[in-house]
Amino acid sequence: MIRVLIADDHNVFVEGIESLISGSAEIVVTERCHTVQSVTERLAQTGIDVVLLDISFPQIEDGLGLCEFITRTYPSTKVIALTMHDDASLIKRVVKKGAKGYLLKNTTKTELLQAIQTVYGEKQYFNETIMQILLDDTPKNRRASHGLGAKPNLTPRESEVLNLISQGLTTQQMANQLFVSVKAVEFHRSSLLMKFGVPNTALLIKTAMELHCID
Amino acid sequence: MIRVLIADDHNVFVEGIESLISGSAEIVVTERCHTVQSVTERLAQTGIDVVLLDISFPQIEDGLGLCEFITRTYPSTKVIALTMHDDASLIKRVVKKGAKGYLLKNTTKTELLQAIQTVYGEKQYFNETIMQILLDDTPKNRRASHGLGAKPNLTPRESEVLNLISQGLTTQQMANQLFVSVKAVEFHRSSLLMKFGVPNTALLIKTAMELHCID
DNA sequence: GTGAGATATAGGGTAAACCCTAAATTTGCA
DNA sequence: TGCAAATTTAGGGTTTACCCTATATCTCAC
Repeated sequence: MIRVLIADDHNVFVEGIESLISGSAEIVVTERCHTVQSVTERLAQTGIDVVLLDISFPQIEDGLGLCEFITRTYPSTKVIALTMHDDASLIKRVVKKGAKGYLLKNTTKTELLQAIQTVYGEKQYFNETIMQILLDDTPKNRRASHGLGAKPNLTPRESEVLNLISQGLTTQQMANQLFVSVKAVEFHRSSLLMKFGVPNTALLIKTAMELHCID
Repeated sequence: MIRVLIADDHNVFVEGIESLISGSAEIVVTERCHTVQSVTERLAQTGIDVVLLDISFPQIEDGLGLCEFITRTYPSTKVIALTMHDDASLIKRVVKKGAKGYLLKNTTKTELLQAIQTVYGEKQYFNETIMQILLDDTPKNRRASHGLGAKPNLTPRESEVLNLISQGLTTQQMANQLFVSVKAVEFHRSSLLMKFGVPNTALLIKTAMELHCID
Protein backbone atom coordinates (compact mmCIF):
# COMPACT_ATOMS: atom_id res chain seq x y z
CA MET A 1 0.00 0.00 0.00
CA ILE A 2 1.55 3.28 -1.14
CA ARG A 3 1.10 5.97 1.47
CA VAL A 4 0.52 9.41 0.02
CA LEU A 5 0.71 12.87 1.59
CA ILE A 6 -1.03 15.72 -0.22
CA ALA A 7 0.49 19.15 0.34
CA ASP A 8 -1.76 21.88 -0.99
CA ASP A 9 -3.52 24.79 0.65
CA HIS A 10 -6.76 24.44 -1.32
CA ASN A 11 -9.34 22.17 0.23
CA VAL A 12 -11.11 21.59 -3.00
CA PHE A 13 -7.98 20.50 -4.70
CA VAL A 14 -7.06 18.15 -1.92
CA GLU A 15 -10.55 16.66 -2.07
CA GLY A 16 -10.17 16.26 -5.80
CA ILE A 17 -6.90 14.41 -5.52
CA GLU A 18 -8.26 12.20 -2.82
CA SER A 19 -11.30 11.42 -4.87
CA LEU A 20 -9.17 10.41 -7.82
CA ILE A 21 -7.04 8.15 -5.62
CA SER A 22 -9.90 6.62 -3.69
CA GLY A 23 -10.53 3.89 -6.21
CA SER A 24 -7.05 2.51 -6.06
CA ALA A 25 -6.37 -0.74 -4.24
CA GLU A 26 -2.68 0.06 -3.97
CA ILE A 27 -2.63 3.72 -2.95
CA VAL A 28 -4.01 5.44 0.14
CA VAL A 29 -4.02 9.08 1.15
CA THR A 30 -2.49 9.08 4.58
CA GLU A 31 -2.02 12.80 5.21
CA ARG A 32 -3.43 16.10 3.98
CA CYS A 33 -1.36 19.15 4.81
CA HIS A 34 -2.30 22.77 4.26
CA THR A 35 0.88 24.40 5.53
CA VAL A 36 4.57 23.84 5.03
CA GLN A 37 4.97 23.32 8.76
CA SER A 38 2.41 20.55 8.93
CA VAL A 39 4.15 18.83 6.04
CA THR A 40 7.43 18.70 7.91
CA GLU A 41 5.69 17.58 11.09
CA ARG A 42 3.72 14.78 9.47
CA LEU A 43 6.77 13.58 7.58
CA ALA A 44 8.70 13.38 10.84
CA GLN A 45 5.96 11.32 12.46
CA THR A 46 4.51 9.25 9.67
CA GLY A 47 5.91 6.94 7.06
CA ILE A 48 5.13 8.49 3.68
CA ASP A 49 6.01 6.97 0.34
CA VAL A 50 4.91 9.71 -2.02
CA VAL A 51 4.31 13.42 -1.50
CA LEU A 52 2.04 15.23 -3.93
CA LEU A 53 3.38 18.74 -3.59
CA ASP A 54 1.77 21.87 -4.97
CA ILE A 55 4.93 23.62 -6.07
CA SER A 56 3.31 27.02 -5.64
CA PHE A 57 2.62 26.17 -2.01
CA PRO A 58 2.53 28.86 -0.87
CA GLN A 59 5.00 30.43 -3.36
CA ILE A 60 7.18 28.74 -5.92
CA GLU A 61 10.39 29.32 -3.99
CA ASP A 62 8.77 27.82 -0.91
CA GLY A 63 7.63 24.78 -2.84
CA LEU A 64 11.07 24.31 -4.32
CA GLY A 65 12.65 24.58 -0.90
CA LEU A 66 10.21 22.10 0.58
CA CYS A 67 10.80 19.72 -2.29
CA GLU A 68 14.54 19.86 -1.68
CA PHE A 69 14.07 19.41 2.05
CA ILE A 70 11.91 16.35 1.64
CA THR A 71 14.21 14.75 -0.88
CA ARG A 72 17.27 15.23 1.26
CA THR A 73 15.77 14.38 4.61
CA TYR A 74 13.62 11.46 3.49
CA PRO A 75 15.41 9.86 0.54
CA SER A 76 12.90 7.05 0.31
CA THR A 77 10.01 9.50 -0.01
CA LYS A 78 9.31 10.49 -3.58
CA VAL A 79 8.00 13.92 -4.53
CA ILE A 80 5.61 14.56 -7.38
CA ALA A 81 5.25 18.23 -8.21
CA LEU A 82 1.79 19.55 -9.00
CA THR A 83 1.37 22.90 -10.59
CA MET A 84 -0.43 24.95 -13.20
CA HIS A 85 2.88 26.04 -14.68
CA ASP A 86 4.10 24.23 -17.72
CA ASP A 87 7.27 26.02 -18.68
CA ALA A 88 10.41 24.03 -19.22
CA SER A 89 12.63 26.00 -16.91
CA LEU A 90 10.37 25.45 -13.91
CA ILE A 91 10.10 21.77 -14.69
CA LYS A 92 13.86 21.56 -14.75
CA ARG A 93 14.22 23.49 -11.52
CA VAL A 94 11.74 21.24 -9.76
CA VAL A 95 13.48 18.11 -10.96
CA LYS A 96 16.79 19.55 -9.88
CA LYS A 97 15.34 19.97 -6.41
CA GLY A 98 14.62 16.29 -6.32
CA ALA A 99 11.10 15.80 -7.63
CA LYS A 100 10.61 12.51 -9.40
CA GLY A 101 7.45 13.49 -11.17
CA TYR A 102 5.72 16.54 -12.53
CA LEU A 103 1.99 16.80 -13.07
CA LEU A 104 -0.14 19.66 -14.22
CA LYS A 105 -3.19 20.39 -12.13
CA ASN A 106 -5.47 19.36 -14.95
CA THR A 107 -4.17 15.81 -14.73
CA THR A 108 -6.45 12.80 -15.05
CA LYS A 109 -7.08 9.99 -12.63
CA THR A 110 -5.18 7.56 -14.79
CA GLU A 111 -2.14 9.74 -14.96
CA LEU A 112 -2.18 10.52 -11.28
CA LEU A 113 -2.30 6.89 -10.25
CA GLN A 114 0.32 5.96 -12.81
CA ALA A 115 2.62 8.73 -11.67
CA ILE A 116 2.38 7.64 -8.06
CA GLN A 117 3.13 4.04 -8.91
CA THR A 118 5.97 4.98 -11.19
CA VAL A 119 7.83 7.15 -8.73
CA TYR A 120 7.19 4.62 -5.97
CA GLY A 121 8.95 2.17 -8.25
CA GLU A 122 12.03 4.43 -8.24
CA LYS A 123 11.50 5.87 -11.71
CA GLN A 124 10.70 9.34 -12.96
CA TYR A 125 7.29 10.20 -14.35
CA PHE A 126 6.57 12.80 -17.02
CA ASN A 127 3.50 12.56 -19.21
CA GLU A 128 3.48 13.27 -22.93
CA THR A 129 2.65 16.93 -22.52
CA ILE A 130 5.54 17.53 -20.19
CA MET A 131 7.87 15.49 -22.35
CA GLN A 132 6.87 17.52 -25.36
CA ILE A 133 7.52 20.73 -23.48
CA LEU A 134 10.99 19.52 -22.57
CA LEU A 135 11.66 18.34 -26.10
CA ASP A 136 10.46 21.63 -27.55
CA ASP A 137 12.73 23.52 -25.22
CA THR A 138 15.25 24.58 -27.82
CA PRO A 139 16.92 27.95 -28.13
CA LYS A 140 14.96 28.79 -31.25
CA ASN A 141 11.56 27.94 -29.82
CA ARG A 142 12.31 29.63 -26.58
CA ARG A 143 13.03 32.87 -28.42
CA ALA A 144 9.94 32.67 -30.55
CA SER A 145 6.77 34.48 -29.68
CA HIS A 146 4.24 32.37 -27.79
CA GLY A 147 1.46 34.67 -28.81
CA LEU A 148 -1.00 36.00 -26.31
CA GLY A 149 -2.30 33.79 -23.56
CA ALA A 150 0.80 31.76 -22.92
CA LYS A 151 3.03 32.97 -20.16
CA PRO A 152 6.52 33.29 -21.61
CA ASN A 153 9.56 31.80 -20.04
CA LEU A 154 11.51 34.72 -18.64
CA THR A 155 15.06 34.66 -17.40
CA PRO A 156 15.65 36.09 -13.95
CA ARG A 157 17.09 39.27 -15.43
CA GLU A 158 14.24 39.72 -17.83
CA SER A 159 11.78 39.35 -15.00
CA GLU A 160 13.71 41.93 -13.02
CA VAL A 161 13.77 44.40 -15.88
CA LEU A 162 10.08 43.84 -16.52
CA ASN A 163 9.27 44.84 -13.00
CA LEU A 164 11.45 47.92 -13.17
CA ILE A 165 9.81 48.97 -16.43
CA SER A 166 6.42 48.62 -14.81
CA GLN A 167 7.56 50.89 -12.03
CA GLY A 168 8.16 53.63 -14.55
CA LEU A 169 11.94 53.67 -14.53
CA THR A 170 13.80 54.79 -17.64
CA THR A 171 16.42 52.59 -19.20
CA GLN A 172 19.14 54.78 -17.73
CA GLN A 173 17.64 54.55 -14.25
CA MET A 174 17.46 50.80 -14.51
CA ALA A 175 21.04 50.63 -15.69
CA ASN A 176 22.11 52.66 -12.66
CA GLN A 177 20.13 50.48 -10.30
CA LEU A 178 21.34 47.21 -11.75
CA PHE A 179 24.96 48.37 -12.15
CA VAL A 180 24.98 47.58 -15.85
CA SER A 181 25.12 49.59 -19.02
CA VAL A 182 22.16 51.09 -20.82
CA LYS A 183 22.91 48.67 -23.63
CA ALA A 184 22.45 45.68 -21.35
CA VAL A 185 19.05 46.93 -20.23
CA GLU A 186 18.00 47.62 -23.80
CA PHE A 187 18.91 44.09 -24.66
CA HIS A 188 16.58 42.70 -22.02
CA ARG A 189 13.81 45.10 -23.08
CA SER A 190 14.08 43.80 -26.63
CA SER A 191 13.94 40.23 -25.40
CA LEU A 192 10.82 40.98 -23.38
CA LEU A 193 9.02 42.52 -26.36
CA MET A 194 9.96 39.52 -28.45
CA LYS A 195 8.98 36.92 -25.87
CA PHE A 196 5.61 38.53 -25.27
CA GLY A 197 5.16 39.15 -28.97
CA VAL A 198 4.22 42.79 -28.50
CA PRO A 199 5.30 45.90 -30.42
CA ASN A 200 5.95 48.27 -27.52
CA THR A 201 6.08 48.87 -23.81
CA ALA A 202 2.44 49.78 -23.40
CA LEU A 203 1.17 46.46 -24.67
CA LEU A 204 4.02 44.68 -22.88
CA ILE A 205 2.85 45.97 -19.51
CA LYS A 206 -0.79 45.27 -20.26
CA THR A 207 -0.06 41.73 -21.38
CA ALA A 208 2.32 40.99 -18.55
CA MET A 209 -0.25 42.16 -16.03
CA GLU A 210 -2.96 40.05 -17.59
CA LEU A 211 -0.63 37.08 -17.36
CA HIS A 212 0.38 37.96 -13.80
CA CYS A 213 4.05 38.32 -14.71
CA ILE A 214 4.42 41.53 -12.74
CA ASP A 215 4.82 41.58 -8.98
CA MET B 1 -32.88 18.35 -6.64
CA ILE B 2 -30.59 21.27 -7.54
CA ARG B 3 -28.78 20.59 -10.80
CA VAL B 4 -25.26 21.97 -10.88
CA LEU B 5 -22.87 22.59 -13.76
CA ILE B 6 -19.18 22.98 -12.94
CA ALA B 7 -17.20 25.12 -15.36
CA ASP B 8 -13.49 24.80 -14.75
CA ASP B 9 -10.65 23.56 -16.88
CA HIS B 10 -8.92 21.67 -14.09
CA ASN B 11 -10.00 18.07 -13.70
CA VAL B 12 -8.76 17.82 -10.19
CA PHE B 13 -10.68 20.85 -9.13
CA VAL B 14 -13.84 19.57 -10.74
CA GLU B 15 -13.37 16.26 -8.97
CA GLY B 16 -12.87 18.10 -5.70
CA ILE B 17 -16.05 20.08 -6.07
CA GLU B 18 -17.95 17.00 -7.03
CA SER B 19 -16.61 15.15 -4.07
CA LEU B 20 -17.71 17.90 -1.72
CA ILE B 21 -21.19 17.91 -3.24
CA SER B 22 -21.58 14.15 -3.40
CA GLY B 23 -22.90 13.84 0.13
CA SER B 24 -25.82 16.18 -0.43
CA ALA B 25 -29.31 14.82 -0.79
CA GLU B 26 -30.49 18.00 -2.48
CA ILE B 27 -27.72 18.81 -4.94
CA VAL B 28 -26.40 16.84 -7.90
CA VAL B 29 -23.61 17.62 -10.34
CA THR B 30 -25.25 17.29 -13.72
CA GLU B 31 -22.53 18.67 -16.00
CA ARG B 32 -18.79 19.20 -15.97
CA CYS B 33 -17.43 21.55 -18.60
CA HIS B 34 -13.81 22.26 -19.42
CA THR B 35 -14.32 24.82 -22.18
CA VAL B 36 -16.46 27.87 -22.62
CA GLN B 37 -18.03 26.31 -25.68
CA SER B 38 -19.12 23.21 -23.86
CA VAL B 39 -20.68 25.37 -21.16
CA THR B 40 -22.86 27.16 -23.67
CA GLU B 41 -23.76 23.87 -25.37
CA ARG B 42 -24.70 22.06 -22.18
CA LEU B 43 -26.73 25.01 -20.98
CA ALA B 44 -28.67 25.02 -24.23
CA GLN B 45 -29.45 21.32 -23.90
CA THR B 46 -29.78 20.72 -20.19
CA GLY B 47 -31.73 22.31 -17.39
CA ILE B 48 -29.21 23.75 -14.96
CA ASP B 49 -30.06 25.48 -11.74
CA VAL B 50 -26.63 26.61 -10.57
CA VAL B 51 -23.38 27.15 -12.45
CA LEU B 52 -20.15 27.03 -10.50
CA LEU B 53 -17.97 29.16 -12.72
CA ASP B 54 -14.23 29.55 -12.43
CA ILE B 55 -14.05 33.23 -13.20
CA SER B 56 -10.53 32.90 -14.58
CA PHE B 57 -11.80 30.38 -17.06
CA PRO B 58 -9.79 30.69 -19.17
CA GLN B 59 -9.08 34.40 -18.49
CA ILE B 60 -10.90 36.80 -16.24
CA GLU B 61 -12.47 38.70 -19.11
CA ASP B 62 -13.72 35.42 -20.57
CA GLY B 63 -15.19 34.38 -17.26
CA LEU B 64 -16.91 37.72 -16.84
CA GLY B 65 -18.32 37.50 -20.34
CA LEU B 66 -19.57 33.99 -19.77
CA CYS B 67 -21.11 35.00 -16.46
CA GLU B 68 -22.98 37.79 -18.18
CA PHE B 69 -24.07 35.53 -21.01
CA ILE B 70 -25.45 32.90 -18.66
CA THR B 71 -27.27 35.41 -16.53
CA ARG B 72 -28.92 37.08 -19.47
CA THR B 73 -29.71 33.99 -21.50
CA TYR B 74 -30.84 31.78 -18.64
CA PRO B 75 -32.30 34.08 -15.98
CA SER B 76 -33.35 31.16 -13.79
CA THR B 77 -29.81 29.76 -13.73
CA LYS B 78 -27.73 31.20 -10.90
CA VAL B 79 -24.01 31.72 -11.20
CA ILE B 80 -21.57 31.30 -8.35
CA ALA B 81 -18.13 32.64 -9.14
CA LEU B 82 -15.16 30.61 -8.01
CA THR B 83 -11.73 32.15 -7.96
CA MET B 84 -8.50 32.58 -6.09
CA HIS B 85 -8.86 36.34 -6.31
CA ASP B 86 -10.18 38.18 -3.30
CA ASP B 87 -10.01 41.82 -4.28
CA ALA B 88 -13.09 43.94 -3.87
CA SER B 89 -13.09 45.38 -7.34
CA LEU B 90 -13.21 41.97 -8.98
CA ILE B 91 -15.96 40.84 -6.65
CA LYS B 92 -17.99 43.88 -7.64
CA ARG B 93 -17.34 43.34 -11.32
CA VAL B 94 -18.44 39.73 -11.06
CA VAL B 95 -21.60 40.66 -9.21
CA LYS B 96 -22.31 43.34 -11.77
CA LYS B 97 -22.11 40.68 -14.45
CA GLY B 98 -24.84 38.77 -12.71
CA ALA B 99 -23.18 36.35 -10.33
CA LYS B 100 -25.23 35.61 -7.22
CA GLY B 101 -22.40 34.17 -5.22
CA TYR B 102 -18.68 34.42 -4.87
CA LEU B 103 -16.50 31.71 -3.40
CA LEU B 104 -12.77 31.46 -3.02
CA LYS B 105 -11.22 28.25 -4.22
CA ASN B 106 -10.23 27.29 -0.71
CA THR B 107 -13.89 27.07 0.29
CA THR B 108 -15.17 24.32 2.54
CA LYS B 109 -17.84 21.72 1.91
CA THR B 110 -20.22 23.46 4.24
CA GLU B 111 -19.85 26.79 2.52
CA LEU B 112 -20.13 25.31 -0.93
CA LEU B 113 -23.37 23.52 -0.19
CA GLN B 114 -24.75 26.52 1.60
CA ALA B 115 -23.86 28.82 -1.27
CA ILE B 116 -25.58 26.60 -3.79
CA GLN B 117 -28.74 26.35 -1.73
CA THR B 118 -28.77 30.07 -1.03
CA VAL B 119 -28.49 31.20 -4.64
CA TYR B 120 -30.97 28.54 -5.70
CA GLY B 121 -33.31 30.19 -3.23
CA GLU B 122 -32.92 33.47 -5.14
CA LYS B 123 -30.60 35.13 -2.65
CA GLN B 124 -26.99 36.24 -2.88
CA TYR B 125 -24.27 34.38 -1.04
CA PHE B 126 -21.08 35.91 0.33
CA ASN B 127 -19.21 34.38 3.20
CA GLU B 128 -17.69 36.35 6.05
CA THR B 129 -14.34 36.76 4.36
CA ILE B 130 -15.89 38.22 1.24
CA MET B 131 -18.24 40.42 3.24
CA GLN B 132 -15.30 41.79 5.17
CA ILE B 133 -13.44 42.54 2.00
CA LEU B 134 -16.44 44.43 0.66
CA LEU B 135 -16.95 46.28 3.92
CA ASP B 136 -13.29 47.27 4.00
CA ASP B 137 -13.56 48.62 0.48
CA THR B 138 -13.90 52.31 1.25
CA PRO B 139 -12.27 55.11 -0.69
CA LYS B 140 -9.85 55.69 2.14
CA ASN B 141 -8.89 52.03 2.39
CA ARG B 142 -8.72 51.67 -1.33
CA ARG B 143 -6.26 54.51 -1.53
CA ALA B 144 -4.22 53.27 1.37
CA SER B 145 -4.09 49.60 0.48
CA HIS B 146 -3.07 50.11 -3.11
CA GLY B 147 -0.89 53.10 -2.52
CA LEU B 148 -2.47 54.56 -5.62
CA GLY B 149 -4.29 57.75 -6.22
CA ALA B 150 -8.02 57.63 -6.66
CA LYS B 151 -9.33 56.71 -10.08
CA PRO B 152 -8.96 59.94 -12.02
CA ASN B 153 -11.81 61.64 -13.77
CA LEU B 154 -11.10 61.09 -17.44
CA THR B 155 -12.79 62.82 -20.32
CA PRO B 156 -14.30 60.58 -22.96
CA ARG B 157 -11.43 61.30 -25.33
CA GLU B 158 -8.81 60.61 -22.71
CA SER B 159 -10.45 57.32 -21.95
CA GLU B 160 -10.49 56.48 -25.62
CA VAL B 161 -6.83 57.32 -26.08
CA LEU B 162 -5.92 55.35 -22.95
CA ASN B 163 -7.47 52.25 -24.41
CA LEU B 164 -5.73 52.72 -27.73
CA ILE B 165 -2.39 53.18 -25.97
CA SER B 166 -2.98 49.95 -24.08
CA GLN B 167 -3.57 48.17 -27.37
CA GLY B 168 -0.09 49.10 -28.47
CA LEU B 169 -0.95 51.70 -31.08
CA THR B 170 1.53 54.48 -31.83
CA THR B 171 0.49 58.09 -31.63
CA GLN B 172 0.36 58.26 -35.42
CA GLN B 173 -1.86 55.18 -35.61
CA MET B 174 -4.23 56.63 -33.05
CA ALA B 175 -4.35 59.93 -34.92
CA ASN B 176 -5.29 58.07 -38.08
CA GLN B 177 -7.95 56.06 -36.31
CA LEU B 178 -9.49 59.04 -34.55
CA PHE B 179 -9.24 61.38 -37.57
CA VAL B 180 -7.24 63.93 -35.61
CA SER B 181 -3.69 65.18 -35.74
CA VAL B 182 -0.72 63.66 -33.97
CA LYS B 183 -0.60 66.78 -31.83
CA ALA B 184 -4.12 66.21 -30.57
CA VAL B 185 -3.24 62.69 -29.49
CA GLU B 186 -0.06 63.90 -27.81
CA PHE B 187 -2.10 66.38 -25.88
CA HIS B 188 -4.35 63.66 -24.49
CA ARG B 189 -1.34 61.50 -23.69
CA SER B 190 0.12 64.33 -21.66
CA SER B 191 -3.17 64.84 -19.87
CA LEU B 192 -3.33 61.14 -18.98
CA LEU B 193 0.17 61.14 -17.52
CA MET B 194 -0.71 64.22 -15.49
CA LYS B 195 -4.04 62.94 -14.23
CA PHE B 196 -2.59 59.60 -13.17
CA GLY B 197 0.50 61.31 -11.77
CA VAL B 198 2.89 59.01 -13.58
CA PRO B 199 6.09 59.78 -15.48
CA ASN B 200 5.60 57.55 -18.52
CA THR B 201 3.45 55.14 -20.44
CA ALA B 202 4.64 52.00 -18.69
CA LEU B 203 3.51 53.16 -15.29
CA LEU B 204 0.39 54.70 -16.82
CA ILE B 205 -0.76 51.34 -18.15
CA LYS B 206 0.12 49.51 -14.97
CA THR B 207 -1.73 52.04 -12.83
CA ALA B 208 -4.71 52.24 -15.12
CA MET B 209 -5.05 48.46 -15.10
CA GLU B 210 -4.83 48.31 -11.35
CA LEU B 211 -7.59 50.92 -11.20
CA HIS B 212 -9.56 49.10 -13.88
CA CYS B 213 -9.59 52.10 -16.19
CA ILE B 214 -8.79 49.97 -19.22
CA ASP B 215 -11.39 47.90 -21.02
C1' DG C 1 36.72 20.42 -23.28
C1' DT C 2 32.70 22.10 -25.74
C1' DG C 3 28.41 24.15 -26.64
C1' DA C 4 24.40 26.62 -25.28
C1' DG C 5 22.24 30.02 -22.62
C1' DA C 6 22.44 34.14 -19.91
C1' DT C 7 24.37 38.38 -19.45
C1' DA C 8 26.91 42.28 -20.67
C1' DT C 9 28.38 45.63 -23.96
C1' DA C 10 29.20 48.44 -28.07
C1' DG C 11 28.22 51.48 -32.32
C1' DG C 12 25.01 53.54 -35.17
C1' DG C 13 20.64 54.99 -36.45
C1' DT C 14 15.53 56.01 -36.60
C1' DA C 15 11.09 56.24 -34.53
C1' DA C 16 8.40 57.62 -30.95
C1' DA C 17 7.45 59.67 -26.64
C1' DC C 18 7.59 63.54 -23.97
C1' DC C 19 7.94 68.51 -22.92
C1' DC C 20 7.18 73.49 -23.50
C1' DT C 21 4.71 77.23 -25.32
C1' DA C 22 0.83 78.99 -27.59
C1' DA C 23 -3.69 79.68 -29.99
C1' DA C 24 -8.32 78.44 -31.86
C1' DT C 25 -12.77 76.18 -31.91
C1' DT C 26 -16.52 73.68 -29.94
C1' DT C 27 -19.56 72.36 -26.36
C1' DG C 28 -22.15 72.55 -22.19
C1' DC C 29 -23.88 74.89 -18.32
C1' DA C 30 -25.27 78.62 -15.27
C1' DT D 1 -24.75 85.27 -23.19
C1' DG D 2 -20.52 84.42 -21.02
C1' DC D 3 -17.35 81.35 -19.16
C1' DA D 4 -15.05 77.14 -18.36
C1' DA D 5 -13.93 72.78 -19.99
C1' DA D 6 -13.00 69.79 -23.77
C1' DT D 7 -10.90 69.25 -27.94
C1' DT D 8 -8.02 70.35 -31.64
C1' DT D 9 -3.85 72.04 -33.45
C1' DA D 10 0.72 74.08 -34.14
C1' DG D 11 5.95 74.84 -33.79
C1' DG D 12 10.06 73.56 -31.81
C1' DG D 13 12.97 70.81 -29.17
C1' DT D 14 14.89 66.99 -26.14
C1' DT D 15 14.68 62.56 -24.24
C1' DT D 16 13.80 57.90 -24.62
C1' DA D 17 12.56 53.77 -26.83
C1' DC D 18 13.38 50.71 -30.33
C1' DC D 19 16.01 48.44 -34.05
C1' DC D 20 20.04 46.38 -36.32
C1' DT D 21 24.47 44.44 -36.13
C1' DA D 22 28.17 42.59 -33.63
C1' DT D 23 31.40 40.82 -29.86
C1' DA D 24 32.80 39.06 -25.30
C1' DT D 25 32.49 36.64 -20.89
C1' DC D 26 30.66 33.62 -17.53
C1' DT D 27 28.21 29.57 -16.04
C1' DC D 28 26.51 25.13 -16.39
C1' DA D 29 25.69 20.66 -18.20
C1' DC D 30 27.18 16.95 -20.93
